[in-house]
Amino acid sequence: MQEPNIDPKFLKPYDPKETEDRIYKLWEESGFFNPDVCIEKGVTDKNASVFSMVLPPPNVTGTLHIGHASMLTIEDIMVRFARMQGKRTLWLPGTDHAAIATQSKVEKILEKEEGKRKTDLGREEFLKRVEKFAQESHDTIVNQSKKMGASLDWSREAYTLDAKRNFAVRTAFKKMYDDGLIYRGHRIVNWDPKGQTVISDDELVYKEEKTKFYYLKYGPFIIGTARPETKFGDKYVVMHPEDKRYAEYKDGQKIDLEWINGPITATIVKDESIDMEFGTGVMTITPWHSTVDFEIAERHNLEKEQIIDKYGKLLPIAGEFSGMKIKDAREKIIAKLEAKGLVEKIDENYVHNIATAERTDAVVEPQIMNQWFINVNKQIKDRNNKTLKELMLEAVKSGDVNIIPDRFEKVYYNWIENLRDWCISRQIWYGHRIPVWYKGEEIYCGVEAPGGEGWEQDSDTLDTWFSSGLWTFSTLGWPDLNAPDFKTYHPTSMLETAHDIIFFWVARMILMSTYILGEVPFKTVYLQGVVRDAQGRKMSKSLGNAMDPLEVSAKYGTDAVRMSLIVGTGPGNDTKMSEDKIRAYKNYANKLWNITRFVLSSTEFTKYDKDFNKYTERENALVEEVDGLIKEITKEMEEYKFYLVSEKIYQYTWSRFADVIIEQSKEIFLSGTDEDKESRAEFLLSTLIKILKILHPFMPFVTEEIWSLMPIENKKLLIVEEWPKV
RNA sequence: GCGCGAUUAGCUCAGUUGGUAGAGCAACCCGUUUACACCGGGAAGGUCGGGGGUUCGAGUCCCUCAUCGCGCACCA
Repeated sequence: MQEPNIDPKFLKPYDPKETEDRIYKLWEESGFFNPDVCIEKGVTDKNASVFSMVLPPPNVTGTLHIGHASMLTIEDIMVRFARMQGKRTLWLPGTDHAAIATQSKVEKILEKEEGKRKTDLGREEFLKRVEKFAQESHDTIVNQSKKMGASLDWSREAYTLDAKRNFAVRTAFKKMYDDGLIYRGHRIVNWDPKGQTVISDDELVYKEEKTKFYYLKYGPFIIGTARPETKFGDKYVVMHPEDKRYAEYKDGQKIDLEWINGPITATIVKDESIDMEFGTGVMTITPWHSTVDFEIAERHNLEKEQIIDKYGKLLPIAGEFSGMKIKDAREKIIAKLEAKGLVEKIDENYVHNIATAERTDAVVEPQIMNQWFINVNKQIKDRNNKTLKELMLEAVKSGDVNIIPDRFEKVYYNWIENLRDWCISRQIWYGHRIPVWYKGEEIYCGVEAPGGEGWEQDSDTLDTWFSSGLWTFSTLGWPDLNAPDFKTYHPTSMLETAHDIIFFWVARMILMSTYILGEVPFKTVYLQGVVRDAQGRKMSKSLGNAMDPLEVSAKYGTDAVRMSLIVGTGPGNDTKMSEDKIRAYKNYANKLWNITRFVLSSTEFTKYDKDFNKYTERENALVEEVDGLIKEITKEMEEYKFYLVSEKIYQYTWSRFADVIIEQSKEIFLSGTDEDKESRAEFLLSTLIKILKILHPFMPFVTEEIWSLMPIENKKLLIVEEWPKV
């Protein structure tokens, strides 16, 4: 064969480094990430069906990890596929201010680098620091997303804390306030003594802890406790009404007894929530510092007393122990009780779960506080008297929201059943300020500050998930119901995210959208798994096994990283990553490169003719084979089975097209008839084109680069080429 | 306590509606004037966690047990 007259690039292995930035720039300049441009330039029909999706906004707490890379890849595949199918396709980017996460990150840096606390700077100055940090993180994240090849419409980029989103938040808050769904109340909440803020039930992380369990003499009873330091105020002793052992004691009966700091009068309370099997079947309650105790106290209208302050120290009610940290006080209290002969027994090996704060790791102390809540059990007039809980349940039960894989529907229902009112106020500085103002006894809630003198705004900010909950529509122009984007793209088609934020985010979006708009936020939820290392461990900085997506991408090429994140990864299942796997797909990119080189050099005598119809019987059979595969693949793409498609197209190109068909072609081009040669050449060219198109959503860079070197007249960029029809 | 997932080749994992078990990496043999050594050809490797059932036929469906992992609730 003569020296081929093809692009000299093909004489060297495929070089992702040289290619990727250039190709991404080409896409950006084309404007095809923006559906409006696609319509303007005539590659998308104005009335085409819509595919819309918001990017789960990454937290501006640093850089993207491999999990984000996996998210970007899966979503980019969905988007590129939809775009190639001719759909009006919008993928909307943004970042999340992540309130408490970002604030605590900056606090840590401030402490480490300057030895200062946020109070040393003051609210305004500290917020400037946070904003600077957030901006830097944002820039890194955007840059990383582009490196991953994400075809996001950057012209529509949003931030959960920018002015537009803040307006949406205030509007939503006001609506909920007016409907009585948002209320302020003294209720038991999760207090993080380290972060000095309240957190929601979902921000708790339970950890097993081995501790001592004390059996104490409480008058005629033996009570068990792991937390003697909360017992100072215990003046109610509770038992089950049907417990025969304690039948002689009547509800409301008073008993004088000797306790930690002297004689007290205790009151008998009978309550059915008591587990007769546990311990002695008798307990004293501390309503201020225990959710269950609080609920008992509410039922029986009992007094509640605070024992522990906001810093985890004992209050004057503890007498001589006042001012001590609870951990230090515990042993000393027990020593005193022992001296008084009130300790019956100590179990040394008691295991219980302690609640810690997700962000600060501190042991959470339940406290009764005045906070803002969303009532999930109040009937809503405008929504057929349904409650938020019911709305959330119905959205999924009705099939309006379809969760993939469907086993997560059960998890979702289970969460809703156990859902309590959502505490939305936070005592942190970074976030959306609560749009409520006070003047003496007066209270005002509004989208804008009230007129007149002397009004002071609530100092608390909102849980970050409040603004995230609005994300599908706050990004599309809402509260303006006539905003073109809102009308065109909502409800969104797809929400793709990791399964660990199904409650935090997915559920809250359904809550907000069904309540505020009366429609679901998205039609399909695709939940992906966690990315793990080759040993199956969760990737984390502390384990030192975190894989930097940019680092491996620089080493093996982004396309290889993308493929390795997709192949063999079904929805909801965790992904295991190893460099070996990535290397395999780097080789694949190069294989594709060399296939192209062979096809182009051996078909120079012909021209690609998309209407070619003079295939011999042999090529007709091959066309039928490949079209059958494409049919299968297209169906699987529509079912989001990317793990199957990627594997199949890989197998076909390498084992079938390269190893068999190309090998066979050498003989045909050497000694076949002109008819044979033409038929084969057309087959090779047209099939390579099909392969490039199918592969494009998975490996966008190498396919677009090869596409640019193909001898096709009047071609568009591959990103907006049509998906092969069979 | 309630629920979910996993268990397939040495390792990491696929296997869509039940129809002769697949890939990557590793290991073995052969091959470089060949589109590609980031390669090709060949061979090897699995009683699909155990047991039971349904079926003409089960990795796949049902029951049960075991081990590992996860979620939720409780935790006086």
